[in-house]
This record gives sequence, structure tokens and C-alpha cells, in this order.
Amino acid sequence: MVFPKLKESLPLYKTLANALAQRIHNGDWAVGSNLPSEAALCSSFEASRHTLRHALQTLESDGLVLRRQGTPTAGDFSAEGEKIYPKF
Amino acid sequence: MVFPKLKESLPLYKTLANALAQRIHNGDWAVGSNLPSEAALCSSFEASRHTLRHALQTLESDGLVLRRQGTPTAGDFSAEGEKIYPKF
DNA sequence: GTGCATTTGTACGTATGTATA
DNA sequence: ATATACATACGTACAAATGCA
Repeated sequence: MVFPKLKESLPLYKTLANALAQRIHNGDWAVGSNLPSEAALCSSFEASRHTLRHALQTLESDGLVLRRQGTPTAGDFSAEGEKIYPKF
Repeated sequence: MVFPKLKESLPLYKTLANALAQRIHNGDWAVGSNLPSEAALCSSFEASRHTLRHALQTLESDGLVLRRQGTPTAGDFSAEGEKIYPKF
């Protein structure tokens, strides 16, 4: 991990999910509202793909991102409003 | 897998989820409403723990089972009614 | 209450398949 | 067709929570 944990007790995938959620809300990746690829995120955050996907999955179940095989993962800005970071 | 797939195209974890959901609704494991351990289910269905947990996770997100670290996974019969098998 | 066994959770590794552009 | 990107599925090891003797 290349960023400090909010709480030392949180598992890595939740910390990752928090960090990603924050960046999504900040609009850091709103080029075409797409996130970097899983491989790119893995290097950025120095996490395994397994853990990264675990994080993305929680974001998806929260309606924060949209994933579809073959296409980049997109931030779901239609689900904003009450979904305020942090959530974990 | 020790049972026939409903559709040959379905991924293994979904087929597993279907099979587990059916057994839950049938009450096959309603001893104390607990499911066998992951290890037991892995041997029964000849699936890896990874895949089995993937299946259980989908069931959990559907409200069909309750999982808690340290305790056996329980079928959630409070969530029955409209949740009719099959769902995948 | 301590310790052990059981059970689920987390995390990483690797390979291959499938959908999309 | 090739390349890119996400999905599936096998494996390993250790951590953490629970329950019981």
C-alpha cells in the first residue's frame, strides 16, 4: 500500500476500497469517467490483483462502479448523493 | 463437480450457487439450519475453496445465507418467499 | 480463563477463458 | 485477428473469530 490506512485494523481490501471511493468522488479519473485498468491500479497501490478485485467488488455492490468484461471499469456517478465517503 | 450443470455455459461458481440454493430450499441441511463447513462442501462438490466461496458470496448477497467468521454458515430462512430457485 | 480445534476471512500466486474494442 | 481488460478457477499460507473442553 502506498497510502496510510484510516484505521490500522481495517483489512487491506477495505482500505483499498476507501481509497478508490475517495478518488472516484474526487473525480480523479474522470477522463471518460473510466478507472485505470486493474493492472494499473495494482501497480499504483502495490496490491495484488486478487485484493484489488475484492475492493472493486465491494464498490460495485455499493453501486459506486460499473464493471463489464472486456471494457474498463467505470465510476458510477448516477449513484452519488447519499453515498458519502467514508463508508467502511 | 459431482452434479450435472443446468446449462453448459454457466460458470462453475454459479452452477455451485444454484446447487447450494436448491439444497437450502429443500432443507437438506436444516439440522440446525447450518450448512456443512467450506471444507466439507469443497469435497462434496469437488470444487476449490476459492470457487466455493465465490458461490457462497453470491448466495450471501442474495440474502440466502448468513456467514460469520468463526461460526458455520447458516441458511437464512427469513429471506425466503419471493426468492425462488433458480436465480441464475 | 487458558488453550485447542474448528471455521471463516484475508492475501497473494498463477494460468487460462471470455468479452470488447 | 490482435490487443486490451475483466472473469473464472485452480493453488498456498496465515490471520481472526468462535466455541468447547
